[in-house]
Amino acid sequence: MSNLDSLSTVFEPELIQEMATSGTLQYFKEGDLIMDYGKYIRMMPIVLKGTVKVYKLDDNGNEILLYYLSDNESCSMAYSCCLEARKSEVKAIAEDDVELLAIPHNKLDEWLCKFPSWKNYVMRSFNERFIELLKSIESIAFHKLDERLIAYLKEKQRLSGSSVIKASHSTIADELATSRVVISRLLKQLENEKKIILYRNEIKLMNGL
Amino acid sequence: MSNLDSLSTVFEPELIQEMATSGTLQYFKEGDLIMDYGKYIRMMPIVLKGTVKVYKLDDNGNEILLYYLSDNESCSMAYSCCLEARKSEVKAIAEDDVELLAIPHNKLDEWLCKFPSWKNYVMRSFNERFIELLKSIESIAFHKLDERLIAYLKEKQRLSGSSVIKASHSTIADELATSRVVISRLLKQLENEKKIILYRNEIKLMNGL
DNA sequence: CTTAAACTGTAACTTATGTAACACAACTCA
DNA sequence: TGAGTTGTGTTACATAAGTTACAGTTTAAG
Repeated sequence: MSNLDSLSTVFEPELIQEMATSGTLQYFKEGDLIMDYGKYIRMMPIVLKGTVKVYKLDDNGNEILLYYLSDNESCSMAYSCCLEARKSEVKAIAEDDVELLAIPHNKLDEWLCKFPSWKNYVMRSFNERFIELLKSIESIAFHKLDERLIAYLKEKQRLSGSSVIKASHSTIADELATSRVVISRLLKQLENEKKIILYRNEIKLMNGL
Repeated sequence: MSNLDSLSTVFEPELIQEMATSGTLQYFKEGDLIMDYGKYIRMMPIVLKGTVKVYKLDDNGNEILLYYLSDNESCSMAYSCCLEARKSEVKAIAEDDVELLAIPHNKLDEWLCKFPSWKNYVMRSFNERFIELLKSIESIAFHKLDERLIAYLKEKQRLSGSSVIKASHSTIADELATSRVVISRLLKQLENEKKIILYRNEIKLMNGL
């Protein structure tokens, strides 16, 4: 399982060995639904390649993007759901082609005491997710949409490594929980300020952004 | 340490014994600052009596209320901060008189493998905090201020057990991260709808709310 | 090629929220 | 008692964001 090489910086060899035998590699294509609201979670996923988008739904059917998971990251909400066999509060979608390692729930507990690196990893994951959620709250509560939009574009740039963002205005609107018209308006404004250039399904970020 | 009685429903006797010897009881008065931004966290607190308000600060000095901690609850962010000796991202204030048990950071790890009830408690705490944060996000992202205000009042009612909320308009405004005028306006509206009655520093919730 | 669907631009309008200013009442404390 | 502080009510206005509507363009599908 050479795919697990990237984990060797995080975990000790014996744990990686165990992961290889008890974990399952799963592959998803861009846009695939990895996890949905209300489903029971029996595995904890570790993202090996690609990027996963994690969403939250509210009672009225509104969705908002919570955060992204990428290399060697993992969703701690999955973890705690697993342990208590609870249903998922979130939805996960493959942003691009994704490879992930699914750890069966019974191992989570076992490894916690057996492998210090696992315990540290789990705790660090919890913390990272907390910080991401706090960032979300900060962003939504204190920043206006134009700032949030810029932050969103930059984050996309960081994750994809490209200055050309491939997305329609309406998908962006969905992820920021607003309407298409508003996004179009703000994007046009950014274009007028020479910070971006708009194409169909593509946004090119300029240096000034 | 009879104060720890309430924990007996959660933890096994041996663990409570250990808590009694290695933990420290701390007392705070209404309004006291329990934890501040940027401070190092060396203890993990378990709330025995009273209610603790947990806030988040952003770069521009804005604050927002994240959630409340009450009986037997604990702040998982403190936990993960402890383990990595990181600085606090949040501020905690005593909503009323508070008694809490502070667990030294070196025990957290030790107990994790030693006491299953401790591990379960920690995991459940993580999960509860996640859910609270998700609720915050949902509230801020999808609900208008009037709905959030009503939810806020009801939460206060639930925590205090009283239909009379003691708070000034400006403290409410602070906790919902808005301005006093806006809160006064909305409260007056609720009063006109006969859902509440306003007094100085007091709001009486009616049944219709 | 034709038709439908998806994407984008833009205008006109509504509403929620933020802000500034001021009056007055109620407390508090010297 | 009187001065200062804090809390509340209210007006008037500015702005961000949501909504509806529609036109034009590009892409996809048959």
